[in-house]
Amino acid sequence: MTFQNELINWYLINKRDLPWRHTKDSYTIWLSEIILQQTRVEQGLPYFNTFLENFPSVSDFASATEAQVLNLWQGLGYYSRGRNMHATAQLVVNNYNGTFPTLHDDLIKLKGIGEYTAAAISSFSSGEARAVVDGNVFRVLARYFGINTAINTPEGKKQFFKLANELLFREDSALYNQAIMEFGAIQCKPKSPKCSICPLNIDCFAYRNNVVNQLPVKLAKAEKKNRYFNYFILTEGDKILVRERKKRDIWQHLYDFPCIETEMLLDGNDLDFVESVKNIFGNNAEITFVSYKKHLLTHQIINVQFFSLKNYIFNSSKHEELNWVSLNTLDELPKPNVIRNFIEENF
DNA sequence: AACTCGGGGTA
DNA sequence: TACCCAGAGTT
Repeated sequence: MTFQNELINWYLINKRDLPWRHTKDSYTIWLSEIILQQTRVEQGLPYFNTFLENFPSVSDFASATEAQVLNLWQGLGYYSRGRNMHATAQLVVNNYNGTFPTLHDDLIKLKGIGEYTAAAISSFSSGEARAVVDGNVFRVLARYFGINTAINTPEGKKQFFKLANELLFREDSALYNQAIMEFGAIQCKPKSPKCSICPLNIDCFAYRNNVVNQLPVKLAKAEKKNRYFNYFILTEGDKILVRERKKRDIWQHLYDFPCIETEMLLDGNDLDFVESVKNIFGNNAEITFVSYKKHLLTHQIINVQFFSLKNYIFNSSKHEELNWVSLNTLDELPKPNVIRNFIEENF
């Protein structure tokens, strides 16, 4: 049997029942595909349901504010996905009369939609013959065909993309694309793949040559950098001082607290640190250490310290990114998880 | 072509 | 701890 037929047979028996597989509506499929970028199905599923419930159509999505969208996106990470979705929803309403595109060449022009997502939406919604190449596909092809070109290089991407499109089962691209991704996700897994019970193991290069755990090849990435965020908790009655993150950095357009970033981990008594705090919050400011948290991201290690501040003097007109909000309002603002957890534990 | 963008599951 | 996840945008 061919590689393609083996995959499809395996899929028809072993597939999970996932809501976005019951529709050909390109808007619904778009929602699922953006949410699932670099995100496990189990993690994205509740977000998919929430978004579909809040925004049943693309015009509902377009009518929302960006803050509403980011609020629903809280905790899912890669927040530019939410912002790009909002912009794309508005563009679809304005330029496509509210009908979400289904063709690859239209989709690829939209914000947040790259080669993978354009192939996925077009094949799932209109049956267009475009092969998806995601992390699952890289792994399945590298192992089965014994390809040791690094997948995170331009040559690797080109080679895998070419092979994927040659292999595509054009009579039903949607079925084949679903099959190869599902196979990678639950059978040909990154760690502990179920090779001994795999229906494709007879012709699998990696299995026959005992190199399953050496494929796919990926070039080492840059070392994680440590960063040190020192947050200050200022309260005034039932108000608290928050900062909107406007710069191009992590958590753009989310909210946290006034912050001094330092080059290393400092304690609240460090002289230079106290000096810079008093420069902003007045000479009488009293700094009290509250808690420390190590927050791990893919490319950074954020060392977060929280300090409470008393006897401060603060001129808000000098800091337009800082604003007093009530605790109720704070609940409704989109925040990174480390901030949300701190509020949960302290307020 | 290299960096940057989160958060969580897995072994 | 290290790796990976239905990748995309920027420089």
